[in-house]
Amino acid sequence: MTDIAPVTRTPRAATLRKQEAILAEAERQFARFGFEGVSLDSIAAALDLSRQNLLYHWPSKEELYRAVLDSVMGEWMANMSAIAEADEPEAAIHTYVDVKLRFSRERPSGNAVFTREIMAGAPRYQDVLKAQVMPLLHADVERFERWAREGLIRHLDFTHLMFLLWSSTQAYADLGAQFSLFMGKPALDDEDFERARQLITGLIWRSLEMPR
Amino acid sequence: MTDIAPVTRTPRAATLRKQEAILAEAERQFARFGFEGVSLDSIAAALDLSRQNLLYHWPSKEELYRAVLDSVMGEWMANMSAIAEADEPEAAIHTYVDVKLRFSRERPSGNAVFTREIMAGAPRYQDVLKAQVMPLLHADVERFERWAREGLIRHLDFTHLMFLLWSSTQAYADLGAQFSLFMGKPALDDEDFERARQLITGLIWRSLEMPR
Amino acid sequence: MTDIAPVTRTPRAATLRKQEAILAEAERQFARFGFEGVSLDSIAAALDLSRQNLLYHWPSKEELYRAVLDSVMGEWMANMSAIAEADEPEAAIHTYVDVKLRFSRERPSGNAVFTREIMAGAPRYQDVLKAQVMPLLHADVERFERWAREGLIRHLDFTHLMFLLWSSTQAYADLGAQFSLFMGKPALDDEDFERARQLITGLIWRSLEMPR
Amino acid sequence: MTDIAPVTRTPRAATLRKQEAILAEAERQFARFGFEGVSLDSIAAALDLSRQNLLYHWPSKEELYRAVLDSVMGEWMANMSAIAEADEPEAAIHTYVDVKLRFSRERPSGNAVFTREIMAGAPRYQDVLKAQVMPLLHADVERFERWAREGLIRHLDFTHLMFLLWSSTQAYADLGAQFSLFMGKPALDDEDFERARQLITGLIWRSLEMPR
DNA sequence: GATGAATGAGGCTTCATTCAT
DNA sequence: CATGAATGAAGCCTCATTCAT
Repeated sequence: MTDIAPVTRTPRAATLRKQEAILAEAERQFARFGFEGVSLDSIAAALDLSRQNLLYHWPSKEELYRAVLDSVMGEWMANMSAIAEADEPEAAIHTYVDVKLRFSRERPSGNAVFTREIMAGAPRYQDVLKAQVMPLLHADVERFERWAREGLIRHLDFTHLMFLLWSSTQAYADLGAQFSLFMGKPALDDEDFERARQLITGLIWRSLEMPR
Repeated sequence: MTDIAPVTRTPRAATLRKQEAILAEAERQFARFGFEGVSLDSIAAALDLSRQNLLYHWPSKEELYRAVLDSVMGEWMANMSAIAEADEPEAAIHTYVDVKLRFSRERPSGNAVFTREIMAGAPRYQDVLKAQVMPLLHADVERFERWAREGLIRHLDFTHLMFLLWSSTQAYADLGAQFSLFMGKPALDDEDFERARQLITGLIWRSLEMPR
Repeated sequence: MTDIAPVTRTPRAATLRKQEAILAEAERQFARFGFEGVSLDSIAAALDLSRQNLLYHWPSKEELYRAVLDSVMGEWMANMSAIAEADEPEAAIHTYVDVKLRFSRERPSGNAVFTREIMAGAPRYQDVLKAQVMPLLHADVERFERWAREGLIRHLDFTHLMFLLWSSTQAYADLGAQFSLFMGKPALDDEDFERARQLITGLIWRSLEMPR
Repeated sequence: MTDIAPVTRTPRAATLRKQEAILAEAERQFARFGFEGVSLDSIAAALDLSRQNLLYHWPSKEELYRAVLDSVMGEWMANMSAIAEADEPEAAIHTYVDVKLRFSRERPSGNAVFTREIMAGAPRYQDVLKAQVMPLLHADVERFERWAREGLIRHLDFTHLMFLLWSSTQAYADLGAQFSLFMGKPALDDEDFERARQLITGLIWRSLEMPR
């Protein structure tokens, strides 16, 4: 049996594919060099497009940048919703670390764009951050506190635990290049992520679990 | 009777003070906006200097940038040497977290300039990073491994432990603005850092200490 | 029984109406911002059309611009011919002022496009101006001079009289916005034009009429 | 006796002369083509300067444009103050026409820049127009009305008389090129202005003077 | 008729740097 | 030491126009 390929691709489809390619390249570059460090020319050149062609698809550099963040945000929120469903602390920690590390592994650039934006004081994405990310984090802290009150886990400073959880997992995206350099590898591999997962989960859970 | 002139400061001294002011402002701005996001004009304006005056003290923007990193690096190495002296694991962890967090508290901008440089793949400071920071880190990992072999601590993946230690502490510099926003404060205060210290130290030590 | 379809308009008619709408909007914008100050986009946007659609009807921006001038010119010449028929000086002055002011009132934008073109040295309409407008003006001056020779009016410098007649009447189109601002009104109304008519006609005729 | 030329010109002086040259050229071009119709490049090229050198002296195109208007305004206000001193109607009319025409003759470009700005709805000079020009005009109308009440002149609609006075005199600047074309001359000369002066003054005064 | 896509040209502005004083 | 003047390079963006559908 053979695949029946669609005979003709509508122009739409080609355009969509192109826009995704642009978003991907933009994400890669913004991740490394930040908003100001990237020129539309360098994105266009990497894709063999003209600079104006980029601006045909987005009205401005800033719009393109926000589109990148929107795209990252979209995938991010989809993943994070999985966490909210965990209804038991140990599973929650595992899921959390797992999801965050997987995101770092699969979309390191997306992660880094976010980190850079936040480091700059979120001059271009404040609104979304406040409206979408912060509430989620607050809910997480709440949940841990409830579990602590219910005696399911020991009481820690869950706010700072969250900070640690976030920063330590996303470092594998943002600082991945230097981590691998440090380990003398060309890039982080599955094993590294697995070790990171075990270490972080282990560390946290050992401090959270109730003494028997 | 003669006027008692105020002890005149040699031009040298005034110049030095000025250069320090420039370095400080440059550090602040590079931290937020990255190398490309900062213009010499904006640094000069913040100090009420002329753009050319800046370039009188450093031959180019890149030199100024490296001078900032050098200055951060200097203080950093001074602090870190204290750690190397700790000859006992629990003290080492405490000192490590302590020193790193204090640095995050006292020189958040310096920290952030570093993080940005590393995220970009260290295009302007690779040499120093490789020659000075990496060896230090390797030595640290070595030390923990020795302690583990000597049965003083449990065996963990010390490389990744280092990653966690670094990322979780320096987040209080790089992401401080968003952390405080999350907690509804204008800025991080002593108490926040104390809590962070306790949480991180506690977490790590509980996983490291040998079961009695 | 069959559906009684609404009398379908031929494509022609719809097209014509559209072209007129385009011309009208172009006239309005060229009047305020001049040839270079207007983009095809801004005209298209005001009409809820695509930029390319405009260029479907005219081959280029300049052609559209000339079409606007042609349209203005057409109406203009139609009006002006009425004047030529006046065969008596007092009626001529009245008609002249009347027609010019009515044009300023009814098609202020058209007037302004002309003025702008002339102020720029008529780079895009020189040919028509020389071939059509100038001869008409010359004829007018001629006519007044004939009447003066015939003793029907006093002798003035009719060339400059024409300049005054033109400039003072068309100011009510070109500078209308500032005139109404000066008078504290949202726009010039019928009364203003009536007063202008009386003043200008009065002024001129008082100087032209023979002493009894 | 010989002129003692200053031995060295301070850089200041050269700079000032240069800025004046820029202003003059900008005025000339803005007069013909309007704000949008002029590029900094074309101004710079006419003066054999680089585009960036222009922007060294003014921070932006708009600032340069406003500087032109400021300069025109300055000379204008200086001239107009002479008028306010006339304390007798006939002299006032003479002075008014005289001053306005002289301005049209001596600074036609400056005049035209103003006219263009006004035709566009004064998007870049509204504030100054409202604050400085309008009050002056109102005062003039007031004065004529007082003279009429005092029986020194006949009563006309002085607002519209002002409109006529302004538009008819400044036409010799704005439309000068076409006027001379109409008369078959390369340019307007002294005689033309003299004739204009006599016609306009004559026309107005004949309608204003009291019957004996 | 109409529109999505693309592009070359040109415009304004920022910026690092140089030079002369 | 410091600054006024100048400039080349590069960046973002607008715009008219073309092409294919």
